[in-house]
Amino acid sequence: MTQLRYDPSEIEPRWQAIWAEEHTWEVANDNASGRPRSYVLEMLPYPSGEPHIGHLKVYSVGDAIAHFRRRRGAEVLHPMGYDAFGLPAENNALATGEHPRDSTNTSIASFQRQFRDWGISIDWSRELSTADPRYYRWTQWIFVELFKAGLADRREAAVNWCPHDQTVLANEQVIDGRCERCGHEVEIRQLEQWFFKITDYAQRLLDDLGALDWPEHVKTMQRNWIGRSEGAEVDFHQPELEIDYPVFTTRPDTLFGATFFVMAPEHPDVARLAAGTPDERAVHEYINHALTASNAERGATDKPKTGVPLGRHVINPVNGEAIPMFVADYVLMEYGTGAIMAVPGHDQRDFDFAEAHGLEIRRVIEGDELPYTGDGPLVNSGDFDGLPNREAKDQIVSWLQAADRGKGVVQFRLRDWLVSRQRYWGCPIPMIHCPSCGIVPVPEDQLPVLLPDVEDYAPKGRSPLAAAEDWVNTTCPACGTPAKRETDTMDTFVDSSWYFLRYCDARNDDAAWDPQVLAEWMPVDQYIGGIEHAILHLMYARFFIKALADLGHLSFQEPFAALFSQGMITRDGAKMSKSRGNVVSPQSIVERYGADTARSYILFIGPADQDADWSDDGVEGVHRFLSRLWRLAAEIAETGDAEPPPTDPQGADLELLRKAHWAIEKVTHDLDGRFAFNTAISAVMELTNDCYRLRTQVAPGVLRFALATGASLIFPFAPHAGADAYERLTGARVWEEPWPIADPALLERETYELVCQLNGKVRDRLQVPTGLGEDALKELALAAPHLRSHLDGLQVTKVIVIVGKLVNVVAR
RNA sequence: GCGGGCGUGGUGGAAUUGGUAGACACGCCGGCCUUAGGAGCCGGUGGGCGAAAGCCCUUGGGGGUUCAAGUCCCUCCGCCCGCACCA
Repeated sequence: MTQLRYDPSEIEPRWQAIWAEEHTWEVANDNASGRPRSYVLEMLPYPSGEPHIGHLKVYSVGDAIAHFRRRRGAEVLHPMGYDAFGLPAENNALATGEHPRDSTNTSIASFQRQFRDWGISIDWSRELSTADPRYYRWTQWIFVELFKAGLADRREAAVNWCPHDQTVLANEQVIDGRCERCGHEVEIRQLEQWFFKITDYAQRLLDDLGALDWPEHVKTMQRNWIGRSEGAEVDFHQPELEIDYPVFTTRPDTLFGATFFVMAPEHPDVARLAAGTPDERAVHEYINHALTASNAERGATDKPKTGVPLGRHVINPVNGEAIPMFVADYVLMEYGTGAIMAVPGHDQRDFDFAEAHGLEIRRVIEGDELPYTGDGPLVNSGDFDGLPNREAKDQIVSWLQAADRGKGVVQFRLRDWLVSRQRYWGCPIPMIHCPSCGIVPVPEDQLPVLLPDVEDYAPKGRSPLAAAEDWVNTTCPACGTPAKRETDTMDTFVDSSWYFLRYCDARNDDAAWDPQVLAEWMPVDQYIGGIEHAILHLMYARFFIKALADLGHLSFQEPFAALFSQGMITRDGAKMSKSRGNVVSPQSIVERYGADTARSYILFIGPADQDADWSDDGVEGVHRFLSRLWRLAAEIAETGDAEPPPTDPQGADLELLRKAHWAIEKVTHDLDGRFAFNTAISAVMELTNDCYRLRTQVAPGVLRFALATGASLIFPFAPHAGADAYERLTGARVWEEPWPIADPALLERETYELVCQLNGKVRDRLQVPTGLGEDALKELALAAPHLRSHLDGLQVTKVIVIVGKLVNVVAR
């Protein structure tokens, strides 16, 4: 026997060189091939240091899908780029003085090298980096487009401020009151900042989720984040100040149960209201305390409900009652109107506050013990008494509307997207502040506004760009007088909200894209990424597409038709991290076993959408399998025996041919929309095992066919080994071969095992010919020896026959 | 608290439409080959009783529907994720 050793370190670079030299994975926009198009995309990587195991997983999944679709006849766009702006590179610059551009380029080079080492089938001709002026020129163009459309504006608002990173953050980037990036507690500051009006799209972002082929939990997370609630705005009149204070409520049916009124400590009128009342001093003290309390402290829901009286009253519009006003920190300024009507009888929070402060608790809906939040008929509600509360909602809103004291409204939890950052390494906001003209966009022909070099990256609460005086000082494009550039940079989520468009037309220097070209590829047919972007990136990108479509730049409404969300790879049950010391680097696995093993193992470990724990022993198993497949294929190829399989196979020949066709069917089904990579790989393992088991009993042509089929089927997961084994066996390039199709005749068996049950328990198994009908099967089962021995003394009452599966005899 | 997911051998997992539970792989045990094996090939491996044939038990616990339940329903327990004073 020849001494053939599976050596990925020899095989893999050889095939990678061919793919690179021949530009195998590049696709053109002219659609000369006439094939159906498919856009397969993994989320844009942030290049920091080396790729980690999560990158290996996402590209192993994406590449398997891309290869499968190509061989099923599609022209597949599968590009790559880098989300190259961002804080880590800048923080590194602070520590080392190395320019973020240089450290980022080092990281990009490492990512490029490893993606090639992994053999990912990428169209490198469309590669992009968001920090490249040729790219961010168009990011700036989009910003200006949104500005012109009134969808980008600069305004003062209470915003999240990270004292560590010295910058503001979007709501989505604050997790449990802490900065998503550095984990420091976030403060609330009143600042003038740039916003994108994503709230204008709240309803559409919600409505259009329905048609997306996305995991249900991701859609649910977006729905929760958008947070639509229907209710009413009701005006409560304050007689001394003669001001109407609107409140938002989802329960207008409980309006008669409002026994007090609460304002958020941040409400701008609180100080005015308290002025001159005996409570003024207490109110000031309370506000000071509430506003200086940390987020975490204030956000705790289990703490007692604090608050103080404002010394004033408002009038309940439905019954004219004067109810006392309070300031309390359980009311949030950022939701609704910053003030609420409190209905302690039917709201747990208002109930807690009323109990703590000895306030009246009134029942207005019949039902269980108070606080009662269920449904029921109204009581103590004037003319509305007796009405079921759900009906009363509409009627009370109508009454308010007629009386001009309120109206039905819809509230969203979604806030506008805060996009300015007081940091260096980001896309400059292309705006100019002119003393006479105000805010003026940089004209399109002057884009890009290049990011200047600076000496000092240290954040000082204002952008480091402000120090670049030559850059900051400019002239107003409108009036020509001296003016200053905007010094904030954009949130890096802006960069990644449109990169998938640029891939389609990546080398276009005249426009961000040609809408015609985009229409050919977009939307992305299969998007793949981690659950951590369920809200942030996926919501922002959806907003961008809708806004750009409204501006006439796009002809579609959603960026990602289908989404696959891959699970995390853990080790010893915990997320891999340097501090835990449980990191498995993809590079070390690739060096030791080869890329094919690394990729196949990560898909074999379990369902790709679930978290999975890394096991060093498991890698060995997959490596053993690839080695077995390749080795037998290489051995058989060396025999030079190339006779075709027999036309009328029998015995072992038939058995192995059947197994091969079974594997084709299984892998195809598992890949076709099911993403069941683990079971697909196990099917090829079974085929390989049978090749070994039957190799001395089958005709050479049959073994050759079975092995070539295995090589062909494993190719999407282990492209180098698959291509190598296939070429040795057939002389052909596997990626140029169509995906195999199972022969239906070989999927059917002549006999099968009929399970014979008595009262649901398996008592016998019979080999029966395929095609027997119910009556024949019933007879065979009743005659089955082991079943019969259990039938003594029993009366058969019923026989259930499932043709092709089993017979269940029911007897008492 | 609300919403979602999950719970199967010693381990990762399979079971696609209610129809043979445990595919495939790891680990372990045995055999072959070998000067040698951390290589390779072949076989065994859910638990209990049994010499064997075989029988009984088994998908987190309990209950139900059904000829038949890992799968459907109810209930309890445990773990994970998201949201969380959103009026």
